[in-house]
Amino acid sequence: MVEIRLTNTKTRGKEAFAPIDPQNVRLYLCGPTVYDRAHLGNARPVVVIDVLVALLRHVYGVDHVTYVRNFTDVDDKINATALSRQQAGAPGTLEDLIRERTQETIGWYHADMDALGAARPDHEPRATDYIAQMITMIEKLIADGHAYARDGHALFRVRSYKDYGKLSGRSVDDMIAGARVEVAPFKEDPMDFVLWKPSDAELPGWDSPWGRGRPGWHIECSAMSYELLGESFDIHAGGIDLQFPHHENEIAQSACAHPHGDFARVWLHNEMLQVEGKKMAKSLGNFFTVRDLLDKRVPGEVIRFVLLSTHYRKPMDWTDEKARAAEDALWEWRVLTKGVEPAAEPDPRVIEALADDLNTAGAISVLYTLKDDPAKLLASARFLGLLRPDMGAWMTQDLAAIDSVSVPVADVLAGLTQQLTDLRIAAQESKDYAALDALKSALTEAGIEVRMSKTGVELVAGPRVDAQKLGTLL
RNA sequence: GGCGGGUUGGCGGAGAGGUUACGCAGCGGAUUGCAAAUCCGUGAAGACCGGUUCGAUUCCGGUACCCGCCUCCA
Repeated sequence: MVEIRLTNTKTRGKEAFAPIDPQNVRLYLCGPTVYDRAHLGNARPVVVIDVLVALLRHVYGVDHVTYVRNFTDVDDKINATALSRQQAGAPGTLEDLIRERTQETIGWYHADMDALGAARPDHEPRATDYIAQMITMIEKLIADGHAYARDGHALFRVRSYKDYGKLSGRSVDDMIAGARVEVAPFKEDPMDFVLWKPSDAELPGWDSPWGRGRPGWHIECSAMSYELLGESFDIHAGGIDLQFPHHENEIAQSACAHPHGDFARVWLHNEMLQVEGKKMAKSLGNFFTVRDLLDKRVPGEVIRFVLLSTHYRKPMDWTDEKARAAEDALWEWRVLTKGVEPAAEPDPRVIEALADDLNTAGAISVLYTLKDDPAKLLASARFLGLLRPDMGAWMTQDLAAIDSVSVPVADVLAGLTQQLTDLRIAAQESKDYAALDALKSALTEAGIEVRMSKTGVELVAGPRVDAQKLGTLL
């Protein structure tokens, strides 16, 4: 069996992965807070974990992996939208309206992640469907002295969990000294965090032993992972920015509520994304969503390729240049594997690279060496979620535009090939190559690759065909 | 201030204590009316300063610079 090695943030080292139950390998990925379209940074863990899940299914069996990714659908930005809709006269309770708003956002999220070729998880729990379980967990924490109720709030008592700060390498005292902590009169200790907070009439809320209110951030992941994966599971993943406080707080809650469990054994954290060497931020004007890219006709497959071309634990820089290079490689491989049946198994080097702490960049580099074996190339690329039959529509998009002048694409290229052949024969007799060269460079200009050999002329569409320019040559 | 990540050839980007990464671009050749494509060949690196070692780009320490988290942002 392939030995998978993963870098575990908890132990700060690369370790051999040994599932608790090989019949049911369990993984939890922190999903999005569904207040808006997913940005490119949101897509990185999704695509990376998609590959990990494929690897786990390959090693342990398709039916022996459980992948959970949540939707956090309680959030102040969502609340604000719901409230403004209600004030604008929308019917229904606030709880109905946030449900509506988040339903819409989840639809976008699904469409965008689908476009990147990421498989849907086995479970996609929504926080608002697990309010009761969160309340149960909080009650237990209070009963056991790990949390306390105060002024309509429930708070986690950070000092009652001795390992608090271990995951992120912080100490409670240092953090308080850093003074970047919200001071609140109802907190026993400034580091204590909110498990439950009160809602007024303008906020969605649920009945609880502490009054009408809503859960704090963090508790939803603890409650949902417990419900779906149990008190001990294998892998918990997310962006490195979640390491603190989100994951630290999850660990504290879960460890105290279920002291016999291990919670997550392996913690995987992906590094952040940059754009052209800078942090992606609205203030820098370089912020964009996955949908923005798709709308700019950057194929989902190209986005996926770029996201996988940097190791997940390194900062990933999105550049237009990388997208172009990815497009060229994918185009070439798709041409090469057209009509080819994939080999039964991917190249073992691809599996090896992935098994070594998910070295997706290394795996992609193996693909470059498989040009002589298209069947193997296809099987290997598909293992990474590339060259899938359902993701190749982008290749015909540009050519399809020519059909607007009512000429089928194939006929366009056939006609031009004939034209070029005739010109060539004439030129070879007259030794006047001017007209031939003119057509040739016009074709090249339009993104068509012109191949001329002794046996004849062949026109091959490239990744950046300019349909308009080509249209003028008809 | 505390914690963490990064720095590889013109560009992107991996692995490995000593042996070619790989891709793009470049250069030389074959081929071509000229190109393109293809094929063959080829130069080019490891931020800086020390240490360990027979030998380090790879391990250790320090410096510089970049980035992230500590602010419900993956």
